[in-house]
Amino acid sequence: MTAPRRASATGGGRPVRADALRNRARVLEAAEAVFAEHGTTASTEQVARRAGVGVGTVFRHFPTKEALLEAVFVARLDRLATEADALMSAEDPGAAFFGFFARVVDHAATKNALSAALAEAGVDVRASTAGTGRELRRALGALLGRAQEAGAVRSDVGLPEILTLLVGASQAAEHVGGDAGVRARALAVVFDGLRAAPDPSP
Amino acid sequence: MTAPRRASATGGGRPVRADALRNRARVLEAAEAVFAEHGTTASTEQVARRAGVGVGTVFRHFPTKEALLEAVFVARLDRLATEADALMSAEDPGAAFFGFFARVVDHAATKNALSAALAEAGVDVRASTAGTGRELRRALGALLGRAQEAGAVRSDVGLPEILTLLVGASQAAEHVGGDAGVRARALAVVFDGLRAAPDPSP
DNA sequence: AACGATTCGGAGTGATCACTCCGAATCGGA
DNA sequence: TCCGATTCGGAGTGATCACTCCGAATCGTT
Repeated sequence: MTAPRRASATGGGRPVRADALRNRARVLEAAEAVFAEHGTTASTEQVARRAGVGVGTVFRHFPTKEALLEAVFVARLDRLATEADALMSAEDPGAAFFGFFARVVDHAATKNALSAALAEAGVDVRASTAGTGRELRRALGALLGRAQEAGAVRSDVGLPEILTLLVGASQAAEHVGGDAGVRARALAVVFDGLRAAPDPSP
Repeated sequence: MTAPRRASATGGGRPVRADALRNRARVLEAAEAVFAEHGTTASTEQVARRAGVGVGTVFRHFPTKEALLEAVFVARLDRLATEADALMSAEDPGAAFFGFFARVVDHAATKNALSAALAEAGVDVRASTAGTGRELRRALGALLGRAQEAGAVRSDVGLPEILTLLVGASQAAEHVGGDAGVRARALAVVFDGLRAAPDPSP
């Protein structure tokens, strides 16, 4: 899930130096902070400065800005997936599901690149199995299933619909952002829709 | 709503040349097409080429790329406002409101910069009165009010919440995009939430 | 301690972009 | 038709960005 201890998959690779590992972690942390604060258009040099490192070091570990962005996205989504997994043992499946949903949206309102990461994860839904955010989709799907079994969420929506709603809510929170009250009321509308009976009128 | 016939507000300005007016319109049209196709990161030169015009001409009419973007946004939002106004005379206020909402989202799924324009319009909600998208907010508010009077939309949501939902739905449609069925079902959830009773359980 | 391998740092490179400037082309009133 | 005013066109400018390259610094092993 984190950094490789040996370079090649052949097994006979050389051990990675300690400073290299440390710097890789620093760069990743700095990249998360910088992209959260200034958006994905922030320059690689900004990331390097924040990490206390030269640009060459950044590109050594992440050969492309796109690769760096993807690493940041994966880290965030995996962290969210871990949170979702922790909620699987909660008493109230409905509260667990809706609470997680709301938490993601709240985070998106303050962290700049989160909705982009979610969007990328959402895109992969249509494509196929693998790709960024697979863990999050699995964990969210489990939360959803449990909530549906408990009757807290209507049974005629699937994971793709939930992901679309989550991406939309997160992006709205990130770009409209400002008023937390408005955001909460808009989210309540979506939640009511998710609790509603499977469509009374065509 | 469109181009000024005279340059200054003093009233004694000189008339604008015909070719200047024609080129301004061409540039705006080209900008709309290019930004819809390639997003707001498309270069000014691309716009100029599409308009069959030099870059100098683009900058003559829109002194900044931001100004050009804003002009495109205003044009789109005003067009949407006109559509909304036309729906004010529809028989079924609920169908008019939901139909307009769905139409905006559908457009956002194919046109690239629309959700950005909507987001900018939504941002102004918190700020104050004037700004981009004022007309759209007025028209959408009227549609909403009529739908609420008819009992088609719950009475405890206001225009800010509706705008937030519209921005979120549009951005989700633009960025997740792909599957129209998923999009329709996710939108149906939001609509059910808007029809729901004003919150049965806290 | 000493040495070879690995990693670091950051000036340098080439590409791109928004924007400027001015001679050439065009317009429209006389 | 003629002429002054206005607009056009697009090469040029400066800034910024992703990415490269290589001498210097650091690591880990013997």
